[in-house]
Amino acid sequence: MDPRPRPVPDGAGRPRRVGPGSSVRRREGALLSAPSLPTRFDPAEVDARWQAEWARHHAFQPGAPAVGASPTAYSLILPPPNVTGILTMGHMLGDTVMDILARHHRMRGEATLWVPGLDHAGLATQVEVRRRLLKQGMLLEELPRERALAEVEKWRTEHAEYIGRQTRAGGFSVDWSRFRYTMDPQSVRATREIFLRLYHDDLLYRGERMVNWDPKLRTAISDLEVVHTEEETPLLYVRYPWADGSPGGLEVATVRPETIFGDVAVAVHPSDDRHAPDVGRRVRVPLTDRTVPVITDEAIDPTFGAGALKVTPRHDLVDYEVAQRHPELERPPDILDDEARLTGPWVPAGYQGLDVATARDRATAALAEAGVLVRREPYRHSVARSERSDAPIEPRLSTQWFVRMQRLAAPVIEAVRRGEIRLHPDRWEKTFFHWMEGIQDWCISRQVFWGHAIPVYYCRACGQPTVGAEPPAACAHCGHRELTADPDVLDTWFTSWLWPFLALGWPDRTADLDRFYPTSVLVTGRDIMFFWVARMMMAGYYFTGTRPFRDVYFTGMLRDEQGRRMSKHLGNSPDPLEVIRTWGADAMRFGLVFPNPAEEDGPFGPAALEGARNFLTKTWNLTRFALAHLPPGTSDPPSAPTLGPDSALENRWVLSRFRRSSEEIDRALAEFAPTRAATALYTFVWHDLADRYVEIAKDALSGKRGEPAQREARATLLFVVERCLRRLHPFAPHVTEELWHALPHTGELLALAAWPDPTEAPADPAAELEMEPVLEAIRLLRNLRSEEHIAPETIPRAYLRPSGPEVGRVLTAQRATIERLARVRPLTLLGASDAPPAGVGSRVAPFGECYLERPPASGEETQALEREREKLYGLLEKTRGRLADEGFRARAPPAVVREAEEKARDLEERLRRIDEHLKEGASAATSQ
RNA sequence: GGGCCGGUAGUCUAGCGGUGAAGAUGCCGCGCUUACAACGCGGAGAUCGACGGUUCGAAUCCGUCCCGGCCCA
Repeated sequence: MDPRPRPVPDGAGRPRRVGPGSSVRRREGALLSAPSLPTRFDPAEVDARWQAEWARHHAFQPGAPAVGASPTAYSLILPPPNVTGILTMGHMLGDTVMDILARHHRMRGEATLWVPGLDHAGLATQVEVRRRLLKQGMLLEELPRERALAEVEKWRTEHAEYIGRQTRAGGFSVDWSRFRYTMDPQSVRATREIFLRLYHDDLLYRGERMVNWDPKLRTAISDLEVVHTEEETPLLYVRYPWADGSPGGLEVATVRPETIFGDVAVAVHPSDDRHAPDVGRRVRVPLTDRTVPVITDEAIDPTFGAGALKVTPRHDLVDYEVAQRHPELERPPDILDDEARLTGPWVPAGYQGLDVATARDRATAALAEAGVLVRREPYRHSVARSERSDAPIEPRLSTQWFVRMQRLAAPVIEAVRRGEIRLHPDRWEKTFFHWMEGIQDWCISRQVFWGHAIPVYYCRACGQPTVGAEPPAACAHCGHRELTADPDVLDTWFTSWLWPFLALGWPDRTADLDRFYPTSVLVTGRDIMFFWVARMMMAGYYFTGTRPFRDVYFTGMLRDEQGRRMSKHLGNSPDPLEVIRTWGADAMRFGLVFPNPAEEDGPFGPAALEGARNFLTKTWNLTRFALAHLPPGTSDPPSAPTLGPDSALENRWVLSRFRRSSEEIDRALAEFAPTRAATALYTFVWHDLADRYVEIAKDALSGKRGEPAQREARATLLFVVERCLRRLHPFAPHVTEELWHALPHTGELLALAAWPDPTEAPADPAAELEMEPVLEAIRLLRNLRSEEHIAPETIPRAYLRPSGPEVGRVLTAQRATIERLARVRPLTLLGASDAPPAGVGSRVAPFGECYLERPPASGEETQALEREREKLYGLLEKTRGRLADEGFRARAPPAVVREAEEKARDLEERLRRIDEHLKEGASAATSQ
């Protein structure tokens, strides 16, 4: 049933890449007998092949067979990317984290479903289409509606196709058969139904309120689509003359002289003594014939400017609120049109049709000319701009549809407080609560043409709205039969906030909803915490009565090599397809979550990719090595070797290390720390398994220690490598799938194989403890070699003097290992009273001392010893200081005190020995 | 203006009361040692942002300040 691994074409179709340093001398596969894996892995071919295999097996549909199947469901929705653009590395980061979670849970036998989709992003996409048409000399607004829609549709098709290719290339385990689009018929139905429901529950209203108006796109946008930046604008001090003609006037500070035509009052703070006598008088608005009253309001900051504020209710939020509190004030007309040009009965002829900037200049000049411009000073303040068009936002009184948010927010705040939904990392809860507790109503109507139509119809007779999923036959208020559909469309997020249940089939009662809702986890960037995450929670609780997901994981923001945040805006994210083509999907994925934590802002670039690729190559070669040492006649999937008291130390050691790293990986994944899991894998595979275990076990593996030792070593190696491939699979699915198939296995896909149980490998603290002096001795002898410039082909004598009998036993037993790895021979164990031979370099370690035969006359070793003495002496001083402190002895836990005492004794002993060596060295040097 | 997060070797991060601060990358030296030069071995490199406090003990807790980043107004 298992098709033998396809022979991988060696460099087929691609010229072999040979680095400048390497040459044809390199012996490709000289060791390996069988037609086997090449020394490097070629992702281009491997990625595509396994993606096709997964698809062929329907591996990512939750119905697919899973090892150890359990009824537990695990589900997540892919945050549907905007058709506006193409995917960035930021998307890949989120997708990678999701895939790690999804594949991990799938391997654990849970019925796992990951639903992909696409978001129409109405306004944002319309802006892009408009821009493209403009380049072709066409104005979107001037096209017939049919034609305009066709242009948008064309855009959507192109981008959907490209985004699909990008997602597939990453190897993400989404279920494409459940793909969903925010404007498909199902979504249309759901969106209308939600609108109706909110309307009937009185959570939706149409009203005249201050909104953020984008004069370039000519639409209202929500608070969240506005970005505030610090900018310099001159602050003008303008004198409003007294209406009764008395000399002087009231000085008003403003950055917006052009809105003077919309003034209805001048306001001062009620407790401001400077202005108290003026309250109730009238002033004349400069450049006009109108007079307005001086009023008081708590909102006025008496320290700003001269303490008096001009009140322009239709064009400033604070002014609007002031006016609301003063019903006696005149209700002014709008002085700006949709494109922010001055207009209306209150605007003088000379200003009609001017844009804001021009009008501002002209008004400033006119004020100066009229002698009422007292002074101007530079002023830095925060200016609101549209996130989409970058146009300065006009606060504007306008009639729009709003969702009342407070009632929706309350249960969500409660739920997060109770821990019913958890945020990861949890520090984001603070930001989350801050926003939720001050939540504002949500403006959901947009004056654009692409999006979900607002299902409201206005009566031509009485003007009242009738709300309905379908166009009503008659007005619900007066029965009139002529109705006009609302020309606006809904904010895209008004569909997106339904996504967790919409994507599973809502409003129909589907099997998927029953089985997979609420979903398990949501992974997204925190930049849409409010736009989307918070609103999804509100929608979940309100419309389905339950949380939409249990956990939320926020990814960090990637930064480019110059440290700038990667963003669509800057265009500094590479195209993921390009990255995948250069490095392979697995290197991209691993590089995104390692070494920088996926949930923190951090750099992403060639350094991370190279590190990831190198690690995968290491894994590749490690597996090749294991393949060359398969236990004879194995065809079964490997199981944990049974070790006995006679088993080799390194076998016991590596299994124990594997056990610990497995536990750490499982813990990290459960705690939503994918990078910690990746780090544990990286460290174990590279350092413990490849660098230490394999090197130590080579003799046994090759049979030099006899058949039983070989059998045990090979079984151990195969077991550990195979389990590492399983554990690495969620992070690097293609290469692990390829390698796993080359090893003995049952089952058709690693993607559907079981996640290993850490307890398969026995924890063996004794083995880990015993291995320590062995590894340390190897390191110190190598260190001496390097220091003494001993040529690689030279095999000098070496001596170890263990600090005690137990260490002595271990070092004796492991003598051959130390000899081979440190390249020394013979290695002699000295007794406690044996003097070291002359002409050796030495090191003092916790386990004892080691000596290496050396060429004569070298000062470097002495230097190293002196450095060591310095360091140990400092430590000893510190430790003695602590021990001398009465408070420490009295209050620290006894175990800590005892530890310190032991340490002091140990340090004294080691320093004594170092001093001895230095003395010997000195006399040896002089005698030479 | 209000709030949040962070400041640890050249760079990026781990550690978040028990005391020789861990790793990745970069750097230096040696090496094609039969899995791997996309590699191996060894090494150097940090007064843990500053000051004050709590504690027997602080990178870790508290306060103030400085510097970055983000969010909200």
